[in-house]
Amino acid sequence: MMDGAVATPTLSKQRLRLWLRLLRAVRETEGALRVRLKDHGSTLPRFDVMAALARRPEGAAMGELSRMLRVSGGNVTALVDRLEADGLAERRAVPGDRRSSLVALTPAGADAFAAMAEAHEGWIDAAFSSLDAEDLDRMIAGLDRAPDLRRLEDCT
Amino acid sequence: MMDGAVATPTLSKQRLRLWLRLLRAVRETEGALRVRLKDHGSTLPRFDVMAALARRPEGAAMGELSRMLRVSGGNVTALVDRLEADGLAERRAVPGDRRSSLVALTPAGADAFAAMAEAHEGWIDAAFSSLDAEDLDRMIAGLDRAPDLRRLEDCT
DNA sequence: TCGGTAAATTTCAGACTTGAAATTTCTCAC
DNA sequence: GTGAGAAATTTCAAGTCTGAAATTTACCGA
Repeated sequence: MMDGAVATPTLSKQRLRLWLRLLRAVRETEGALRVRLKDHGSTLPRFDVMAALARRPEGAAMGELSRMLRVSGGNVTALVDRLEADGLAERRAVPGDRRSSLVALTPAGADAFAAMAEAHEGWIDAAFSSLDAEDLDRMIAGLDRAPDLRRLEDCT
Repeated sequence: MMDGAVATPTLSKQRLRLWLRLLRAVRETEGALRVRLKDHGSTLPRFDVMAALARRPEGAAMGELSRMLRVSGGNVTALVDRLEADGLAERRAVPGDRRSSLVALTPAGADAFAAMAEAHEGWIDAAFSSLDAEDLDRMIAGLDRAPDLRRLEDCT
């Protein structure tokens, strides 16, 4: 090992490197989105909830939102509380089941989301403008296979 | 458009799709890491701070940590406070400058981190085991070019 | 030396987040 | 019907996070 060759990093080190890159990319992008959403009077978590609701015009149950957004139920309660206080979303009673309610955007919420969503798409397009169609396809394909959480189950 | 052809998504839509995949991948991985770190009596933010400190045996200033971890200064203060309360890190006075202090792992902190870091590498290796060397190289290369935050500067 | 400005950190309010416990309601076997 | 258990949500404590204001100390030109 005293020659000048550059050692090939082990697969394991390379996977760790990818993980750190993923973390950096997401944190930087989130930071950029946060400052821009603030100009629209919103935040990233609120935008995420509104995006989920926009895909469910008929309304979504709290548990459904929790699964869609991959955040805890207690968190969804607080986020919807605040959106409701701002008149952007509302809880509607479900006829057959008094345990749950359907959350839906109000007309004001739908309008606010439409404006943000359009701007958001432009921001993402700009942030990832250095990636072409082939880059995108390959990275999306990779992220569809990883992380594989089942492989983690029998780790220490 | 009434034929059976599948429309090629626009580049812009494909970039949005990648962003959503990145977000999902990072959130799922973080969730898996969180539950495992709990068995070591730690959390993700604390692990991140300790990892940064482990790369600076001579100690790191608070502002330096803030930049390394890409989190706000106020946050670093709170995290280091808690690590210090647990005896895992300590603030050391800087001879020439009474404004700042150097934060370093204690021996106990270094030991605790070493154990966690070894397990952590195994978890990441497992989570991304479905990606081979070529996948990793391409994805890392892509993430080295994106996001490009300068491109965002003149967006609305 | 004396100000003024810059730098490093802390403090603070408010929002976000989790996981566990508590609450309410539903379902279904008996 | 009734009681056990499941399901949906809320509540709560503790930790994480940001951005702005406050504090302390350093530097530097007049």
